[in-house]
Amino acid sequence: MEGLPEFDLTGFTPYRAAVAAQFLSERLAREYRSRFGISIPDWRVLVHLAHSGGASVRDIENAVVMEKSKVSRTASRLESRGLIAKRPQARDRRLVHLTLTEEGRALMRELLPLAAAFQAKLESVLGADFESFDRTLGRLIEMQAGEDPF
Amino acid sequence: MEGLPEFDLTGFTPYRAAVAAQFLSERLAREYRSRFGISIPDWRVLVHLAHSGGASVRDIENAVVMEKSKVSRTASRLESRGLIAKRPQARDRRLVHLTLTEEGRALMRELLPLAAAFQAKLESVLGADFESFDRTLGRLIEMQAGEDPF
DNA sequence: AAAATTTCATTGCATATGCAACATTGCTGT
DNA sequence: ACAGCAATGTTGCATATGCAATGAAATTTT
Repeated sequence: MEGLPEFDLTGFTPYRAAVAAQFLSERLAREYRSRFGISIPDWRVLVHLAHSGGASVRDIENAVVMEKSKVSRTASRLESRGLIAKRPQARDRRLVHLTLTEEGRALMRELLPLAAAFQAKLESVLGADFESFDRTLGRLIEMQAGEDPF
Repeated sequence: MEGLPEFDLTGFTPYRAAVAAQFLSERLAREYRSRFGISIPDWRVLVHLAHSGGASVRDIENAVVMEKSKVSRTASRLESRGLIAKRPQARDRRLVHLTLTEEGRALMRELLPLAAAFQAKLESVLGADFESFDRTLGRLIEMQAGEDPF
């Protein structure tokens, strides 16, 4: 009647990774969404700007793994909220240079310690497993960019 | 001028997990999207039905971590494609019993081996890291349901 | 230097998503 | 048995998303 191979989604690594990642993201996003009205795309763009000091849409697309249209719209939203500034660039006028405003920096001075604390807590909870977990994540991320064994 | 804490998204575990999970999902989804027109929500519902033999929307919502409206719409789509059947239940007429059609089972006889091969390949590529990686995923998944240390 | 090609960012559009209503049915307690 | 409450699935609606097309500017080719 059945004739189907036995297969349990619960043990399937892509599924497990998706659920685990969703848990981590949502757990964190809950904080900065409810307290600061910041979504995950917002967060990624803001962090990259905090880290780099300034970047183009394309830079961010490459750095934080987001579609360029998503970056573009996120940037517009953040600009209209006064958190970042968009400035056409003199040298190459196709580029739009994005930077945090002072208000944006003030926000990040609150957000970044929160994220650092989350990371520390996570590492402490995972304990001995963390190092290997993190290393494996790194291997998977590299596969995305470089050679893909599948 | 800056006065911002140093923070690199690239080393942030929630971000890394999201990118790694996205890679795995997309890598796999590429196959069954292009070859069978199946999305990830489709896939999750189909797998659960293949595994359980039949389930309600609520069952699936709980089993595969999807919003019930998403499950509902996915089920409608799959029904209109002839891959699953929706049947009101006699005992509790709020429930809708979902099962694979013969066509759906035929599809799963192709898809499931493909997924099993992907899993095997992944385990082989990750080698010694796999066990610890999988265990850590399990710990994170449990946190979602049970006690949350954050 | 003109034309063709490439790069960058934005926008239009169709679809997907999450959340909150909603209608229906079942269950609980009195 | 009946009123109130809970559970189930669907739908409406506002927003988010991905992809392709576009416009504008730079680069490369001839």
